[in-house]
Amino acid sequence: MPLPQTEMPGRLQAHFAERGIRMTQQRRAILSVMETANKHLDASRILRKAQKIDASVDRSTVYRTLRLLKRHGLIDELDLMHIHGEGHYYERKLNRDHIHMACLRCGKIQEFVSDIFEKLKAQVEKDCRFRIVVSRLEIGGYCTACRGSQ
Amino acid sequence: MPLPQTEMPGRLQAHFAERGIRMTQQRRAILSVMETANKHLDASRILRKAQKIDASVDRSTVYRTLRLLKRHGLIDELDLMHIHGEGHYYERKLNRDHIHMACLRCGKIQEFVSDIFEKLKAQVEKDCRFRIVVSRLEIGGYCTACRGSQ
DNA sequence: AGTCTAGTTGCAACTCTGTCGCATCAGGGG
DNA sequence: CCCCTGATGCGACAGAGTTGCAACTAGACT
Repeated sequence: MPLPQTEMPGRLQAHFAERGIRMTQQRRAILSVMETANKHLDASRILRKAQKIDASVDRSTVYRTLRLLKRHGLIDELDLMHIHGEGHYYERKLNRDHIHMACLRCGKIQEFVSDIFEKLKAQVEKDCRFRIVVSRLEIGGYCTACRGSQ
Repeated sequence: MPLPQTEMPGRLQAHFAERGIRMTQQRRAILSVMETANKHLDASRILRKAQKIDASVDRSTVYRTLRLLKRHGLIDELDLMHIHGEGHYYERKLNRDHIHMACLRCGKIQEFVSDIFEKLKAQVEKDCRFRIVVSRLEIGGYCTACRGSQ
């Protein structure tokens, strides 16, 4: 029975190879989900999507793999202001950090890249003599559409 | 038996009175804990401290009161990069938002106030036409002391 | 290709955080 | 001082995430 290995190697898999991290069926499935995600996924959604690729994937393997990815700085963990429950959301770390804005009314998530954010981080590194590894700016409020009707 | 009502009215209690929110024994205890906290407390620590003032305070009352305070914008909810577990930390909302920096090595939490942060929020409000209600900037990394030995 | 071993997995049980329904209780306006 | 509405304690529950362990497997070395 042929297994679906159609996905291109991808950044995450390449990182794993570079760093000599063992690649497994299950990790391949989870990484592929993370690679191709077009919105913010929580652990249970990642599990469901990964199980469509490899039905044997277990909940705990998802958590273990997410922890691994986080430790290697390959994904960011988000709360999205806990608009939907207490869990976390994950996304591939991209070149530039971005701000997440969550609408408290409609729940929509917007992203925003800003030079001022970069300047702010530079200020923290300099003024506080603090080496930044990961940063997360989340904003809750009302988006353009919901502002009128609020 | 005289109950400990020694604490001064305090900001939070004043806010409750202004807005006509009913004041109870238990809420008085919890508010007093929040008023006098000198570091970030999580729900279970708030419970324990509140029970020292009024032993009848229940876990669910703490959660309900924290939710109430949050809804009224009187406290901020923090994750502190989940350095210690998955729960949340709470602090009185002060005049100015501040950044929280968590050291991934020693766990120390630093705070930082920055004009650039204010400028960044202004930019988001203007450029994204987004009405900010609450914002949270958390940074994980290495503090001055731990940077050397890392 | 075959062997070996350290690293990985599935499973089930568990912890921890937070929520809820409901009967009872009490704050504070009259 | 009474009363009503909202708040509380309690216990049960839900969901997120972790862990111990036996079984399995990726991939390095023959």
